[in-house]
Amino acid sequence: MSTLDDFEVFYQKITGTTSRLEKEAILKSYQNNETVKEVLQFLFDPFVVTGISKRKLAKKVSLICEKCADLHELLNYFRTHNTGRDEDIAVLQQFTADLNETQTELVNGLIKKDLTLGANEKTLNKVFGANFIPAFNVMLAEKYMENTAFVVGKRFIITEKFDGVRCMLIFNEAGEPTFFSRAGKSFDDMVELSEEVRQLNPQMVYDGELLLGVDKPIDSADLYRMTVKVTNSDGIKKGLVYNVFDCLPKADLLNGGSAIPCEKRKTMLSAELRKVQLPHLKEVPILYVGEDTDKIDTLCDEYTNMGREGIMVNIADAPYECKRTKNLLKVKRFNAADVLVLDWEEGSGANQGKLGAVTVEFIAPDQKRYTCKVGSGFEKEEREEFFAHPEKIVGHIIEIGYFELSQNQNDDGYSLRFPTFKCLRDDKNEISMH
DNA sequence: CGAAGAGGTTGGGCCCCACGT
DNA sequence: ACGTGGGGCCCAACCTCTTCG
Repeated sequence: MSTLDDFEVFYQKITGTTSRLEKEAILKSYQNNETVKEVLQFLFDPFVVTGISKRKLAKKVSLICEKCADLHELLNYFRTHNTGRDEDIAVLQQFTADLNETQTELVNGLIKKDLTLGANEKTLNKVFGANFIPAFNVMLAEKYMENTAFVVGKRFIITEKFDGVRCMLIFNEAGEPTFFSRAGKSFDDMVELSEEVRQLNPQMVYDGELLLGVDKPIDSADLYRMTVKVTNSDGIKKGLVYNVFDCLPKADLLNGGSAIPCEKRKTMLSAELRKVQLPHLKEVPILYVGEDTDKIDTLCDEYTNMGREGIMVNIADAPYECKRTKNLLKVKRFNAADVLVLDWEEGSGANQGKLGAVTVEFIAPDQKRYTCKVGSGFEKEEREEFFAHPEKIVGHIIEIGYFELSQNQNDDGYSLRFPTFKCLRDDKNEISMH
């Protein structure tokens, strides 16, 4: 049986049930099948990229190229040829040329890396062992507005929420520092910070936010864009300030978290950072410690009005957990607007044959009209309804939520950051940004 | 029966790469 | 040499379904 046939059988089994426990049992039955496991590692390893997605797949190329003998060979080809050249597209199209429709879809899904099984990294690692798929998880916040009761009667710590790039600092055995993104990719050539952090305890790991250092106050949306520009580009990275808000022993992180209470971790962090006093290494200041929940609203307003993203609430006696948790809450204000729907488009994957997103028109501060897309916030029934009857949304006013107006460096107008659908507003007939 | 966990959609904006002019 | 479009990754928000407690 070929690798592909083998994988197809597996795929039919795993997608043949919606039960997660059954999926786990199916995976378990494949624990000695190295062929299928290798395909799964290709599919789910976030460090494997192929340079091929929907558009490239559809591109017409007519190149003579070598033909991969089997799926194993094809996957290995894309492990090293991953920049999306026409030649690489040809290799894929050549491979699927004599396959039936089902197998073609499977292979395309693998190379696009968007094949869904109803099971991914977490379930695979649960069954095959923690290191089967490399995973990197930092502590993430839930929304305060949906968990206000959780805080009542608890001691908590408030800090500012920085709108930058999340970064975890880890030292290897040799004491060399590496800076990791939230998804586990490394930020390389951080020349200034790499030097400064050598003053820190290499047995600890540090969690914080990178923000470009600036002389004068700057609009926070602009600062965010300037920061991402530096962190996401190749080459020497300078001018970044590491705003550290947490730390824990490296040994704890490797075990999935730290039982040391948040308040104690912050005290340790503060003591250490005050000792070293370095230009690009800053402690995130504590704004309040106590049980007064009124402080959450007043401080959030205060920081929002200063043009900042919002605030964070840490439960004081809570551990460091490598997952999204209510022990860390984010508080930020969203805006609402009534906007005009101009157009719509079909979704993909689970949303195939349903509404994917709508294009809406809104009014910017310059009183001109701009468009952006809104695709989050629709319920399944709404996606089905609007797909079947687009006239029920196109040409209508809808209410949306958004975080802020955004601009790009080409300055070609405005857009909206984090736009989400709220509801139809057939009681209105005008665009309004409230 | 509600909370938690896991999976899978969707957005803007930036950089890098490949390709066409 | 330069512009453009696609993919990948930074920021996410939010919905659906299953299992746990």
